[in-house]
Amino acid sequence: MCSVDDDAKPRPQATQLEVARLAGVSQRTVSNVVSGRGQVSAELASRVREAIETLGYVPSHAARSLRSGRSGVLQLIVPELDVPYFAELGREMIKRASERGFSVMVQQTLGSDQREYEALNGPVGSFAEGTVLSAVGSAPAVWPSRQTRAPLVLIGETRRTGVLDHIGIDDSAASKAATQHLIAVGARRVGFIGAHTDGDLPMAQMRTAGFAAALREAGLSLDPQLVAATNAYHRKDGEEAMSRLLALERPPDAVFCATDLLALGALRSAHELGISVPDDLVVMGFDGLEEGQYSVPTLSTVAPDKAALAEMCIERLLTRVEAHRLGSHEPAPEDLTVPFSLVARESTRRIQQSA
Amino acid sequence: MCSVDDDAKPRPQATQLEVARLAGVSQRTVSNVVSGRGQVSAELASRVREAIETLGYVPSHAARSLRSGRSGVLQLIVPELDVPYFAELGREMIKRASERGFSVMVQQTLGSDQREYEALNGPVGSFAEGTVLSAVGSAPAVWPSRQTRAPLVLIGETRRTGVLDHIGIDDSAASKAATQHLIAVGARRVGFIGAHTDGDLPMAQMRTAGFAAALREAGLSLDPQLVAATNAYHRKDGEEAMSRLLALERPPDAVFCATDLLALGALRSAHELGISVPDDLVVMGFDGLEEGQYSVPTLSTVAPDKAALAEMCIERLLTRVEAHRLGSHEPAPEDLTVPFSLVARESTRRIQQSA
DNA sequence: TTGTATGCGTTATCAA
DNA sequence: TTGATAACGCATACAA
Repeated sequence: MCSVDDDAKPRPQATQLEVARLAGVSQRTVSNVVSGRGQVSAELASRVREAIETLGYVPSHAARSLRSGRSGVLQLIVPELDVPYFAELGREMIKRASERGFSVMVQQTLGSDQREYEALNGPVGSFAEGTVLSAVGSAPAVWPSRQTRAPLVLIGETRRTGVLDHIGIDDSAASKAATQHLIAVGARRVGFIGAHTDGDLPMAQMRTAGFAAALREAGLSLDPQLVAATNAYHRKDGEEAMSRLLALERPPDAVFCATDLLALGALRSAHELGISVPDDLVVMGFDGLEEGQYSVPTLSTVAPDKAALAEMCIERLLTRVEAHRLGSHEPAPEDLTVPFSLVARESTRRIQQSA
Repeated sequence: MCSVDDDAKPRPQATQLEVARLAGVSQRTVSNVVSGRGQVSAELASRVREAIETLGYVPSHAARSLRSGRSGVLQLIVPELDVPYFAELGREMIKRASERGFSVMVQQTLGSDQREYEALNGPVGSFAEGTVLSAVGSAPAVWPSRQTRAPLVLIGETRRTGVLDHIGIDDSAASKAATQHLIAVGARRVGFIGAHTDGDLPMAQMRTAGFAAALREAGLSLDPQLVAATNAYHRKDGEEAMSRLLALERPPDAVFCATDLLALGALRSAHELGISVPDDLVVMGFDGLEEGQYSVPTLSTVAPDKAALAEMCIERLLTRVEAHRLGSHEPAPEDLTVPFSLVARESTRRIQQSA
């Protein structure tokens, strides 16, 4: 009658109370052993550990975080995870977070303001102890009643709000440096890929501005025909934009692309049209993707220090989380700048000046 | 005396009880309104909603999941998020999961068995209602006391366990098809990049096996010199391996790479050594990365249907989660196969047979 | 050093 | 329809 019911419903996770009973101690003691906080005699501790083992006890994350107010979870919100820039960033963020004992929920907005809003203000958003947001737009969705919520750090090319932490590189300066590099290698007719079709994408604005500034300072004219707008910032968009530029009566001798992905698409387009990079045309990207080290030709780029960015984000966020938690005074919002480097590769090898 | 203390500690999140008081109803009613479950008169409902609004109430995820046993969180464990294959997969998974009301925690093992174990068996692992694991090794770390835990779906080239769901493509068949394609375009001396240095990486074994089978069936010999082992599967590894193959006295006229990343590195290496792909050498990858559509030359590849894979994973996982939750009988573990397609691009344009 | 008791914010059972 | 009330599993103030 008493068969081994190996197919019984698995009993729900063991609790501290059950462990306590098995070990013949109070639940309090089990809690102490598990969290390693209070003092427990070696004797009892080992009995408890044994009971934990046999019962396969695992602490309930939900109960723990309800009780303690800490979830050990951070939230990372990005537009698209498969855009290499965000994937590389995600890697670093998760790595840093886990080093400090946090797990990371990754949310994808896919360009939707509503999804961004929900991720930020929904239950899981407040479950997270802090959020790193790579905002798409001008981030007005962020605003509502942010004060009372968990800490938030903005990254990327969001307009600075003055009331939220923001960490990123100096986009205008970086774009300017990139453009100056193009000019330095001999470009005279410099184009730009990645102005935004709809106008007010901060990232596009800042990069366009840096580009324009460099031309102005070099005394070069900015031919509006050479500024190609795109809807998005993927390889495909770069490819299309480049083919448009190369179809012009007077095509550019250099192109600065707002992202590496655009540049990679542009390289492909040039190749298909029989234009040699860098001999006929030099090309520069922005993002420092690993992919650009292996393209043919390899891609010159502006490389934000992503590791430093991730490090600073997590650092800043956790500082704020700690303050938030203790109820102590949180630091004033800051605008932190991450260094970038200009990486010159094959795609911008010096243009031979024709006599 | 009674100054506006706009710098007071933000009161901790409002609770249902506070909302109830403000609306002059019981907390139960608030709960009903929030969850949309029980019946509430329109009158009260709107009063409650107003109170929620003014108080900025957001449900406590922790309390909710403690009480209900549901967290609404899925876990995705991958080796490295910045490997495009996993990034693309991650994108699809998160998309599918969020369509079904779940958020996704992304864990990175960075190749460490221990991290894999911890993600799986730690508190956050059991907090998640289900896990999708792309295991690195033979996944023995997975095993301990898995029975009582949350549902788990294995993806990728793990050895089938017979007791866990596994979803993936038929790796051997896919590799065989790829190799056959190389032979079909005229290859006679076919090499392989991506055998694993340490031997027993299931993915490497299966792909090597498919490769070998194709050669055997075609009556071609497999020159062991042409099988290049790598430690990892990144562009760099492919580049190094290819340069070794090309340094051989009798280099291959075709190379099948175990991943697209290896292949992309290999393309780069060939370019640097002045070997033309596909004229001197045809190259085939595996993964169907978007990057391969833009490389020079574009990369032929075996493309698993990642969208279908993600869809099936989430589908299967949620079915199991539901069963697990209801305590009903869970379906028997299955081995589900996702279709793949062979994508022929420039890197395998037909080899001109020399007389 | 260990045990007892309370409450975190919900949901859900039971009455009203 | 709505209101009290009891868990969910854990951490901690307090007592022993």
